[in-house]
Amino acid sequence: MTKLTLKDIAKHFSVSVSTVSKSLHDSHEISDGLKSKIRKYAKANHYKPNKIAQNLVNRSTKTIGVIIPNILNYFFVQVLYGIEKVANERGYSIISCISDHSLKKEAMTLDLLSSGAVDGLILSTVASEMQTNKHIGKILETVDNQIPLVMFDRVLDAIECDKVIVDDFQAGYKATKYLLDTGCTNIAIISPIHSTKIGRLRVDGYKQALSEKGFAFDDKLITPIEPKDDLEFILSFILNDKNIDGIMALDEITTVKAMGIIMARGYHVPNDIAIIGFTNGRLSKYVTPALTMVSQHGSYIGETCANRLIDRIENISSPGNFETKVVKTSLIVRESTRKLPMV
Amino acid sequence: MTKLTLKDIAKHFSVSVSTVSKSLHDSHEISDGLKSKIRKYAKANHYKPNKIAQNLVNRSTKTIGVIIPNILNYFFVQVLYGIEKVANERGYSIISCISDHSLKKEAMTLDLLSSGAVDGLILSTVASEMQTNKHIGKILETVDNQIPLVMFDRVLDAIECDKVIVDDFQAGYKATKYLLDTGCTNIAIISPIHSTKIGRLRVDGYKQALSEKGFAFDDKLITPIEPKDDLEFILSFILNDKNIDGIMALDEITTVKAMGIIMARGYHVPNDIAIIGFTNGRLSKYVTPALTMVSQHGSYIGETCANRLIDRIENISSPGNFETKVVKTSLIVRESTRKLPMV
DNA sequence: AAAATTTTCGAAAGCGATTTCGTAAAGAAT
DNA sequence: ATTCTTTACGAAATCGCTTTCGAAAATTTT
Repeated sequence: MTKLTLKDIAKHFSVSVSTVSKSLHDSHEISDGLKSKIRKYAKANHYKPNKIAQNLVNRSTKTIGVIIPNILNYFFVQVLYGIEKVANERGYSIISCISDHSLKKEAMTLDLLSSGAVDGLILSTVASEMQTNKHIGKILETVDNQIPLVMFDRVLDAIECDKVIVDDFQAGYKATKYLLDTGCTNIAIISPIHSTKIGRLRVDGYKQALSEKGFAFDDKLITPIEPKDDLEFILSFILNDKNIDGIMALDEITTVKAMGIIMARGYHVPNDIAIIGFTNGRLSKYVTPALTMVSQHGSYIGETCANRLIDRIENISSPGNFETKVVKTSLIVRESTRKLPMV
Repeated sequence: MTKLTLKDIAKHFSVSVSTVSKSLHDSHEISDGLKSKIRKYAKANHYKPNKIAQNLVNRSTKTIGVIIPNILNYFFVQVLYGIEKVANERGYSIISCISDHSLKKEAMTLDLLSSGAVDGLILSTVASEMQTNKHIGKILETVDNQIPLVMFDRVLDAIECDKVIVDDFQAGYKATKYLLDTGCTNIAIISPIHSTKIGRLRVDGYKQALSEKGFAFDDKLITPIEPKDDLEFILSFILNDKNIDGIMALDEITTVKAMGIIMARGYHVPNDIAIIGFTNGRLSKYVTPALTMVSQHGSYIGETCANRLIDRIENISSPGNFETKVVKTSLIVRESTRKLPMV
């Protein structure tokens, strides 16, 4: 059974396709008798207009593309959730693609989506600003000016577009300050994202908090790690070298793992070592002790992205004049840190 | 800057659009000189064929639609991941929609996608087989026969299509048997999905294991819960009433919460009460004690769905002759259950 | 009854691409 | 020099739908 088209219906009633189209749109140009006959027939046979054809004439698809590095990361899932929510409210669908931390795959997806498949794009790029800069620059040039783009979290300064980013400097600052205020004096950072700008900003915030309290910054307290690294080995190194009493880990899973290892070695959390992590997901809340985390408000970020993008698409916001929205983080205090002293 | 089309290029060289199209397809019909001039120009100006127009003539979109109830559920995220993986390998994109446990939203999405926007559909329906049966039946009739459909996990018997489901009976059986084998004699079930077929199958497996060991089935040991319910209150009721020494919770978050409450009441896990949960996500592994869980192999399910669907789309598998693939679960034994006695 | 409107419908253009087919020009064959 | 092939390109149909415009037919107005 092949799909029913306007032409089929037209033939069935020996009328023209325009008559059928108008009837289904309830145009006043068509007599009530014919109109209702046609509509009844269409309904009875489950006629549905071909979206593709409609898109072609309308030059719009009412869908937005989302490209994120990883769907197994809770932060991105939350963002996706937020995007989906407002996209849906405003009549758009989303087509979501995972770049899987691969520059090549991101480029492919970008290429695919920017050719009319979607009305706009939301992107958290996998490209850090290192050697790949020219590469990504070239890639994004294909998107640039062709289709509205909103970047979030992992953004590229070189690209001019709307952006929604996390105040990572302040996040690093707040977390560090909290540890300091609760009595920590030797705070180590474990960073699985050290090559990214985000990672650097958090460390900058850390430095700022340190210097405000008169502590010297010690380079050795920052440990970049790779996915393949043995965290246990690295941690033992850190713990033996200095008398650490606080740890900041820059993603959720690393935080949870680090706490596990630390406790297994006999330290008490938070009394011996306090821990703060980034990305407030499901894990942090249910782990024991529950982790104090920096929440980036992923869902809100997603909503903001989607709203801004759709505004652009529908030309509500004036063209050009790109804005960068900075979303503040919150510190969700739980049990992996000590209490603030009463004033 | 408006998008470059074939017509634009044609005008620029004062040739016809067919010449341009053929040139870009490297047709032998066009002389090398003209061809390379046109191709160079197209590349320099970032020409990209309009996907929508191509889709219209090819009558294919190379994308598949995925509808899941909830993206904040780790199982579905894993499935999505699996789908994305093979879809990508086989040259398809996915457009993912969240029904958010709303029948209405699911129907809307179904309607949207089944009108030519995608080549095939993967669906985990939010409809249980109760009063809504007719409703969903009507909805799915629009999809039925119009577009290839694969259902997974939450499937509908009434719909004829390919399906990938979890062996929930066996899962319930295995989990119960394990608890029994490790010495439990009073096993309670907490079911947030009691109205679904899946929930019932797991309970059936539970009964089977019980009867094989000569235990009587006690209806009161099964407690359905709703999202709005106060788990603590309900649990206290269960714990006081019977001398429970084993608990099975039918989703991950409930399992984690239940364990927290039980431990807070002073019970030792697993010695006083052993716990097994369903859906092996991130939580279960990092919670203390780590939870013994039934893994449904979400990613594998996703891959299977995608492969089957694409086979259908590309007519590799013969039409009709729908298959239901049953995926076995695995019991991931961790610390919330006692060890099996040595033989 | 003639003119002016209104109603009701169809023809056709267009969205941006692909593809079949026809044909003029150039080259090869006799 | 004439016929036969290639070569190289354009015209036009098509995908399914929307929309403008034109024009009969029906109705109302004078």
